[in-house]
Amino acid sequence: MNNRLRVLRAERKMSQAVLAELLDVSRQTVNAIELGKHDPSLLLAFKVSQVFGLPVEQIFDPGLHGEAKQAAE
Amino acid sequence: MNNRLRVLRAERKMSQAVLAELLDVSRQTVNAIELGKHDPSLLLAFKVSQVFGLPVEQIFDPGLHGEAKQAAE
DNA sequence: ACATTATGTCAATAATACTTGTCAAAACGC
DNA sequence: GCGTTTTGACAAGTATTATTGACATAATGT
Repeated sequence: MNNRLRVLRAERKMSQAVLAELLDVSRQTVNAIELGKHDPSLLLAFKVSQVFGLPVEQIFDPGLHGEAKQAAE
Repeated sequence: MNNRLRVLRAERKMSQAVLAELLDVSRQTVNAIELGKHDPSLLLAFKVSQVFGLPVEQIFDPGLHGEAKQAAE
């Protein structure tokens, strides 16, 4: 599961620790998700969506189509 | 986490078992999710999204503000 | 150089998603 | 009524994710 957490965080100059607080999870959890070590729960994905003000689909990409990447920006 | 699985399924006259096959999970899993016994993984949520041709946000509803978890029951 | 912040990583544990197997009741068709 | 399908439910087990605590390294600032 690819995700744009790092980019979104960088755009807002937000540390993993700060994001973790906003999401009410540990910093390690944010780190693990950002590095693709595991996927967030659906609820956490929604929280991320809220924090960045973007739909889930524009943050997480299951890569089910392989080629189809996001051209929207 | 509320969801519209039952409605979407009914609209398509699709049984839990058939949906389960499309999602590549067990029927019990579909049932449990539909009844709100637990939430799907993010990946499974994306699969559901694909099957019904709708964005995740239009199928699952976390309460959007984290305030009211399940007020309508 | 030193202190502070940010990040990556490991280990152990808790929580939950998902499984198979099974059973019973409700809904449907014949 | 009878058989089939569908659904709800339960239990026990597996797999995955979330949790904290600790430690190492890199980057930043003074």
